[in-house]
Amino acid sequence: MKLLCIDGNSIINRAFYGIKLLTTKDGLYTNAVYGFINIFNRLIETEKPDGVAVAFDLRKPTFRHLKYAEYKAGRKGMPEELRQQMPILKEWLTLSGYHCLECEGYEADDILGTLARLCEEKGDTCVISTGDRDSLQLISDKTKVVLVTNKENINFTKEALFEKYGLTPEEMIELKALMGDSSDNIPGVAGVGEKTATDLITRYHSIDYIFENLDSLEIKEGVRNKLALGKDSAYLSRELGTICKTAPINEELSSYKTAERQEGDLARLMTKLEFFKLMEKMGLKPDNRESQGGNTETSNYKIQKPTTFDSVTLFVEADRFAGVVEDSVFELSETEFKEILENAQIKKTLHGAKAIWKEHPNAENIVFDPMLGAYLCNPSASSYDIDRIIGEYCLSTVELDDEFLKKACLLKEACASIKTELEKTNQLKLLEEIELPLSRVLADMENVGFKADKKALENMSAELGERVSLIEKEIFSLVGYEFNLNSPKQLGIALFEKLELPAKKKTKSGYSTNAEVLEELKNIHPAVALILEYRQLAKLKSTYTDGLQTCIAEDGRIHTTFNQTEARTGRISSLEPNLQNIPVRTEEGKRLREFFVAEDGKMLVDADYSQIELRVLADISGDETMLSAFESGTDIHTVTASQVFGVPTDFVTPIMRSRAKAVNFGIVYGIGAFSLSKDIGVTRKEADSYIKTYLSTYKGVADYMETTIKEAKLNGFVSTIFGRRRYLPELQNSNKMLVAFGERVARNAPIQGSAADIIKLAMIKVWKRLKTDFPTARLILQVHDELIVECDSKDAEAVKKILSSEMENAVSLKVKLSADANYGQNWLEAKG
DNA sequence: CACGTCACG
DNA sequence: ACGTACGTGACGTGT
Repeated sequence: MKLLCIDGNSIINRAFYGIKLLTTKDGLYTNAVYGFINIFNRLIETEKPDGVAVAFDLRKPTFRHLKYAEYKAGRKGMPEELRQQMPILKEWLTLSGYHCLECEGYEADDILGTLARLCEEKGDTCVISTGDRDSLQLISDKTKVVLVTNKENINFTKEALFEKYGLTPEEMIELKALMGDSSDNIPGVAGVGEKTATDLITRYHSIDYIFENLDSLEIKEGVRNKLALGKDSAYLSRELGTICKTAPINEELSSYKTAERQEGDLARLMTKLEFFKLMEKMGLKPDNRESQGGNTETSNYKIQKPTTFDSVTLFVEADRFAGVVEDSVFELSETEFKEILENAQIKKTLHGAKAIWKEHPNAENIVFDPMLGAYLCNPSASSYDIDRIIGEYCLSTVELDDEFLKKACLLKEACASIKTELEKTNQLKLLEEIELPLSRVLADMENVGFKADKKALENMSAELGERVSLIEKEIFSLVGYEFNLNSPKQLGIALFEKLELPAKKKTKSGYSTNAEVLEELKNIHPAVALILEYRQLAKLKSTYTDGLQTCIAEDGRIHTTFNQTEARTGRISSLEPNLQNIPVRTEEGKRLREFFVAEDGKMLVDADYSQIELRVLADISGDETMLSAFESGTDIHTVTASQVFGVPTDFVTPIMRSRAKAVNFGIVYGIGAFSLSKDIGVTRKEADSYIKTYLSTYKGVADYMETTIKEAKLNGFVSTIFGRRRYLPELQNSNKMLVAFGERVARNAPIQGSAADIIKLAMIKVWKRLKTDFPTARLILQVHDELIVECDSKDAEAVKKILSSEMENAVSLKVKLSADANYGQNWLEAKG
């Protein structure tokens, strides 16, 4: 048989330090276990062992080191974040059918050594896997060592070892006796390092030989003296460095054969750890029953169609349709499915109602969507697909042979528990009055789409292509050679090695070449400005003029998809293509907006909220100064400038206003003096004084920030004016950086999230109003604080009024909301 | 698939 | 000494 022996401590250590700290929603640390499982699965896949033994250290000083415990004193204890993960890892291994070994008085190494010896004696194959080079001494004809990192496995057989170091496994011990090992506090011989030690052992093979013949060896006097002085230390080091092969463990190797994994418990453990991607790879489905309170009773369903019902959970998968009513489940034809959808008397629950609405615009009375419900329960989850939701929220089991019908029943049960959770967190209203009606609106918007001028895009693509290749040639001639300009790596080499420009910043993988860095180098070398221009044009071409063309459908329109369950703040996002990041900040980019047009005889009406986030801040903080600033109708940045710089509003210069604007933004994002100073180009000290003045002017804001963080730490979440929550496990972390991040999020999420709630409400109102007053007018796009409607040209003026008034009156805050509206033939014009 | 970069609010 | 403002999505490179 083939036995895989793993040094559990060594590998989990590597995983822990190699992967950033991860926590679950409840603040449970998981990074080391996660990394370990990845490494472990990779090993199992390549080695395909019959049995696995994972060895762990016990914390007491070990036998090998007992009498030299002082050498171990320098070794640091395990950090708390890692210690907590050890029992979890052991549980995972056991449930997976593998064997964990620990042995009082012995280290993991010794257990590996013992297993390797046993394999040799019984003629079995042994693979040792660890992150430490220490174990290389255990290599033999029957035993290989796989050195593991977070990225790769390196195989060491006897031959590979000799090739790399020119030494046999036994000689590795002799080597260590001379050179020592600082990480293990093995002293070696003072003054003898890797080079000398390798040379000596290559020539003489053992320290016994060296010390027996010390006087006659051909070595430098200095080395001979050091050796003479370090003789005792060398023998001690050899003893310390020799892995023991007689740990008292079960010697029956067949007992380490892999057992069957315990699917249920393993799935529950991994669900608790939120390892959803890993579970999928391992063929496991999420399951949260135990951690929801141990209720694992079985629910019984009859396969039968009730004659009448006023409420049903519908489930669709691969052309099969099912309904669940109370304790009955039944299959439907597509026609029946449609009939039920369109029957206004029957309340429907559906996962992913938006997609259903897109296909069935006449569907009525959809009252619940577990996808949206689960999103509100925890907007930070990484997916809300049916399996995840069932795994996370379904408390009981269902016994039905038909997997499809069974899933429909499980979904229904999950819905009940999601609804309970929403009631408990006061978010049911948010679902019923905002998210669910909104998904109806979004379905329409996706169906309608935004008309795009394909010809114009083609022309601009061609134009950009020519300009880009001209600039490219110019850059190459300035730099002196050709390379791939789109590669930050190659560009970094060109700028900072070939041209020897001063490198300001570094990224993980090399020099930073972003716009901010290049901007500073613009005046040093003429190529830099050209690179900036190249970047701008190449971006426009690849992402926009080329990218958008491929998204234009048969009807000449671009149909984006709105993701309603992605953003943790409650915003919606837009994808394939993303219509929420169409250029506007540069003249060159703005040209694109002319290509988003109204149909012939129609008009685009565009309205955007003015300073909605700051108005929300004024409302939730209740800050009198800020409220009256908005009340006065004066431009808020000018007012802020006047307060911060202590001058009357009439004396505020454009520079003062723009700095004040940056401060306003910064406050919303959870500002720091460093970033503000970088942003507006003043000293840190100055930036710091702006912030201080700001917070003493807007005392209510300062108070709000403080209480919000306090509450967030106490409750574990923050919420918007409509009660939308965001959980912040970061705040419980021991990593200061992460806590600081959590605090910034705590300050920002209620503001960004409340603004998102408000525009969602406005969308629903606008959609309903247009439906009755101007049925040919269609809402087609939302860009966070902006809405776009396409309507008959003759209705533009009226629609403009509806749009701005519905937006301004969507909610009533302590401060008035203001929305500016305009219309035009294309998006650029319509923005006014 | 991760990273760097850059487009938007 | 380190890193440094919130939230997204798309593209190209390179492992």
